[in-house]
Amino acid sequence: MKLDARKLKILTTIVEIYIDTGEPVSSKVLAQHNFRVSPATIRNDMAALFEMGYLEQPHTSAGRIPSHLGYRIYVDQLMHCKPLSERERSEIDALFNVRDPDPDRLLEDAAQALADHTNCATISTTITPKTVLVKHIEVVPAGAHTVVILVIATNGVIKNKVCRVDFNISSEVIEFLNQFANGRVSGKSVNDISQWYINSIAVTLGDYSQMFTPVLATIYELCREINDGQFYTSGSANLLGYKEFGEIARDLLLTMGNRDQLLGVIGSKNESVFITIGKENAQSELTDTSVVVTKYRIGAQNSGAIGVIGPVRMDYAKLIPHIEYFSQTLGKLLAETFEQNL
Amino acid sequence: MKLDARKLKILTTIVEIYIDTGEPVSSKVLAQHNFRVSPATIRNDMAALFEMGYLEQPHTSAGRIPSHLGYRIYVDQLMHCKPLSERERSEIDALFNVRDPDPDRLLEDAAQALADHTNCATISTTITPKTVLVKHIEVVPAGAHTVVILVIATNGVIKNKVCRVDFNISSEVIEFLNQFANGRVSGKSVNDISQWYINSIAVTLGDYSQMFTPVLATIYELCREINDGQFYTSGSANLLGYKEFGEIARDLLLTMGNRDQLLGVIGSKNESVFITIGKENAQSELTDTSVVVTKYRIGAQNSGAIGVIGPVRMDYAKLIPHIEYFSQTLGKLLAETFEQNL
DNA sequence: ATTAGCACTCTATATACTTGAGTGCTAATA
DNA sequence: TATTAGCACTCAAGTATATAGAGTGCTAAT
Repeated sequence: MKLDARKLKILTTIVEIYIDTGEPVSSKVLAQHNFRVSPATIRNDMAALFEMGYLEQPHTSAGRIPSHLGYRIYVDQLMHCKPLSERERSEIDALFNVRDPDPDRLLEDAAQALADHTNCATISTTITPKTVLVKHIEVVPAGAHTVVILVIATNGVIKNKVCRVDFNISSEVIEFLNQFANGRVSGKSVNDISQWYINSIAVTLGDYSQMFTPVLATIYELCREINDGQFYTSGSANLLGYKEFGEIARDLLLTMGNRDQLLGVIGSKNESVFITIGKENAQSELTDTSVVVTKYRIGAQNSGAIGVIGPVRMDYAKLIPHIEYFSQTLGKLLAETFEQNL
Repeated sequence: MKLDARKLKILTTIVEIYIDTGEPVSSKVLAQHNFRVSPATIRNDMAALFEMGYLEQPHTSAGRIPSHLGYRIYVDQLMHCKPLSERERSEIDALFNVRDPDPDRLLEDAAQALADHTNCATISTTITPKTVLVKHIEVVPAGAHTVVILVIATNGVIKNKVCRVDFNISSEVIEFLNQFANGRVSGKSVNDISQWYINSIAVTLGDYSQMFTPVLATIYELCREINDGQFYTSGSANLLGYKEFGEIARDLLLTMGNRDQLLGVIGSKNESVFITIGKENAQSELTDTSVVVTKYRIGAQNSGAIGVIGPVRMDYAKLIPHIEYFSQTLGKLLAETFEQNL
């Protein structure tokens, strides 16, 4: 059995109507969509598409709905992406048009805006490539026995942490710590700042090594955190709006709260837009959802990912241009702010 | 009609059984809970309690459930709080037993842990009293045209922000900015750092005022953010587990995502534990939920609030000691770390 | 004041019946 | 050979009815 043009058009139309209405599509409804043939003919084609596994039937006397495989064909071969309207584009631009973009906040805002635009749940992360370096460390006195340590990385991420110390906080000690920390740690890849490396520089402090241990430990922790990346989710509650999630909504929301699981979802694929549909998902909680992920880039490097989780019946043709534009804008913005300053 | 001892015991028992099972309680079931009287007698009392508005009846041939007023009497007069078990207590202690508590993280962790412990949704905030001062400001060079500004407040909150500038970043300029910022801003209440105040110190810079405007603006923004306080929610998905929320679950989750609305919920009351039950809530979205809020203190000052949102049928007797302990622990911990360093 | 007894009410469940949407197949048609 | 009209068949969803059982409210007896 060959997939002739009409069968493909029928499949396309079924997918699009079903995405729109959520109701099984009947031969009669299809016949009204400028096919020049009768419902009976369409039924024959539908039966063929069913045979081939592209359609499913909720029950004998219902219309047909796309199988996950059907969506796959649609997404890979049949779909025409709907380009963003000028208005949508400028809405997104306006959103990111802030004076001093803070990468953390930007990422969080992006997750939220994308959730609003797509009515799905979103995830955004930074991935920290080996080429992200510690740019600067600053030790700031904050109390009689507390200092705040600030680490700035070349990908624009900035983190601080409080550290309690035993020594007397004189300006000489602070000066020394700043010199020492920047001398030994700045310029290195955040990924290289291992426990082992910290120990190795601690010993060079001789008698003072004990005293400064908490400071070095805090620097280590900050580098780890930067290396582990940021992670935001947004719009989980949107998923409650889809009737297909009635029963499993709770599991889904719990999954959305589980960072480790979601990191697995964002995964390691490298296409510019990576789509997993329903059963294609490895995680059993997500076999009724589709996931669309893009990596965004700062300059030439993969820098992070932004993804959407929603019902299998999601509007791929609209969503994909959206997420691509978000991803591009995000990458461009971060690059503008930070790359020039490396 | 008087509320004699037996009626009170009946009300108490109904509330407790209903909290436990979620099913209307019948006279027969009650009779098995060591009342020495027959179901008929209990029925008479139940009818009286119903007259007085403490009980409701889902339909004629069902048992009784507590009215919101019934819960109120229970909470105010009848309930015996269940003290925390040694195990629960040490679990919570362990959770907060971290080396260098970062107030932000602590608050977030507390919200999450409380959500896990109570199986409800939680909110935690900082309230910034007028007595919170800017303790220290540090301007750190971060690139050819970017500086990072770090503000440390006396309540332990630390915030940083990137700021793009036009001038050449020499060590002299940085030195000057640090001196200037700390001279004019440190020691002031974060609440007093208004747009107006920033303008007033900017003019004292004369010709340089234009140049340093972004820096001052960023300091202003950071102070505003500290003054506005932190805000975390956790465990919204827990609410999906309660059958009474079937229909309205979605609205509820959306409310949980609305910061402004929740700030209203946390409200301004001043008791150590403040409870609103069902219809007592001003917000119409929450008339089927109960809210339990405590303020925690750093030393003598109110410093923030931590609250629980759950079904009206929540286990108040267990929950209240929990939230109190959380609140105390949080306050003590934050006080330990920071008050000594004022 | 308490209680046994009993009629009454209302929900929940099961069963059967009806309707209509939609298919699958067959035989006729172009 | 591809298309189509016609029609029997299937199944979900809605409606009506009967039944069982939980629980109450009331009355009269203790």
